[in-house]
Amino acid sequence: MPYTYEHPRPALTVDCVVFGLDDTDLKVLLIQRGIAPFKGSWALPGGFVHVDETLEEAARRELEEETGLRNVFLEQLYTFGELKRDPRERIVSVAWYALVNLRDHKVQAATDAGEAAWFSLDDLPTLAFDHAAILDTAQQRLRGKVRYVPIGFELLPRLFTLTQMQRMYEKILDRALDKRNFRKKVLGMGVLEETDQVQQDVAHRAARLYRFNEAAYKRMVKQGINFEI
Amino acid sequence: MPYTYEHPRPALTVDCVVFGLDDTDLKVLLIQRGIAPFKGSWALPGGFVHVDETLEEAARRELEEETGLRNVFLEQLYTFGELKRDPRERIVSVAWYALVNLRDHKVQAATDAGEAAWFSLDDLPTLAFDHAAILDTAQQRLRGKVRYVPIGFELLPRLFTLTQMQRMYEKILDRALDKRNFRKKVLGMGVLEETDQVQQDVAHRAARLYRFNEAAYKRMVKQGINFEI
DNA sequence: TCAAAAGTGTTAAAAATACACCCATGG
DNA sequence: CCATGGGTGTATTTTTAACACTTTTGA
Repeated sequence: MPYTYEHPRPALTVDCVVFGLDDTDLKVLLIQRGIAPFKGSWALPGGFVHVDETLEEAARRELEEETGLRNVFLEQLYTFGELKRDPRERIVSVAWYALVNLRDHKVQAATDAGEAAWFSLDDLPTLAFDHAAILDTAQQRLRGKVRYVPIGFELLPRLFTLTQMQRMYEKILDRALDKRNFRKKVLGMGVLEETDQVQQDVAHRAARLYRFNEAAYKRMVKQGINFEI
Repeated sequence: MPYTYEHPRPALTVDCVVFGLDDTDLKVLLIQRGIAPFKGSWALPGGFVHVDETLEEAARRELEEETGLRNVFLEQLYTFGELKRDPRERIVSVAWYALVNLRDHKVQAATDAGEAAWFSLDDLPTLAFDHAAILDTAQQRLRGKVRYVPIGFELLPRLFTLTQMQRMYEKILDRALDKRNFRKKVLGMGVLEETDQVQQDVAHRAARLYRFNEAAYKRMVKQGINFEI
């Protein structure tokens, strides 16, 4: 079933940088390649774009096929088009990044990819293709974006403590934040909704749980207010 | 000379949003399409990516072929991949935006495109394909970016007055800025170099000319300082 | 001498930062 | 009763915002 065109065409793929947060670290989801090139190496989940699906559909499909993840926050990152980024042939890849929280989303070992696993960002294996550059771009994007859009809530569970939230910002921005100032600021923004629930099963005073109030945030944005940490 | 692949492939194009600044307005460069579809309509300059050139090379080549522009500031914007964005077939387009100043860069009528012309952003014709959406994305990006990177100097002549610079920011951000505060702020950043030249041929007191000191800016960035208006 | 834009300082309000102790809870 | 993290307030500094008049120049 060959397809013929008048001019040669680059192949088009999508690749996904999936960030996840657990109690200790910011992590990225990688799959171990089952086929050449780079067989056995770790790589970003991704694959070829079908001609009848949008780029986002392709990214979501590959993500589900290779890692079992679905319904995640997903945003386009950048398109990588260097000539030799794939040794087989000319491939242009539209990269995406996703944010998930590690508790809600269990990753199931992939079917056509060898294995999927989370890696801490400061303990990464060597990556296939130009995936190290893609990951680096995604990290910079996340760092930039988290400062003025409340994007990070995607990484937290639905109910979270202020300390969890602070730790998330510290991981992403890679610097320490002052506890009192952080609380003053985020509570002052009016997008956090206090619940009457508290942490369970902790060996110290249980912290209050909050949830992100998206409606309040949308109202704020409409009024031109901006969210900054 | 047909090219055959196992699976059907989307075609890949680049499109460029070229912003220019003159004394009165922020403008965008459009070309009038000489062929169907949308023959006679105005569109962004762009075209197919060759298999042996990078995406940026493709964008620069198309820009020169269709508008005569070269050596401009160019950055990737976003990749548009909706299914029906082109009525002919599935085409994915990597969009770029460029910044030029209208005095230095004379636009010559294109060869294979009908005609190239500058349009004020608030007086645009109907655009072909999804180019209105692309332009809109570019405008938002410019607005966001100009606030924390000294990107706007690409729009100004090499030597410029503070009033010209202020007007540029006002056009991009679409709001008035206070003259005294603006000057205090931009001079305080230490990236403007005062020259001993002044405006020529003006019917009032001539303003001092400044130039952007890129070396000083790079030094600042290395030290982690950020540029904000 | 007039029109047009250049140039310049101060004050008040708001936001960011630095900083340390008591509290509640489970083990 | 103690270890652990939860929770809170104030003073200082820095940044932002508001605001109006004098100067220079060419026509």
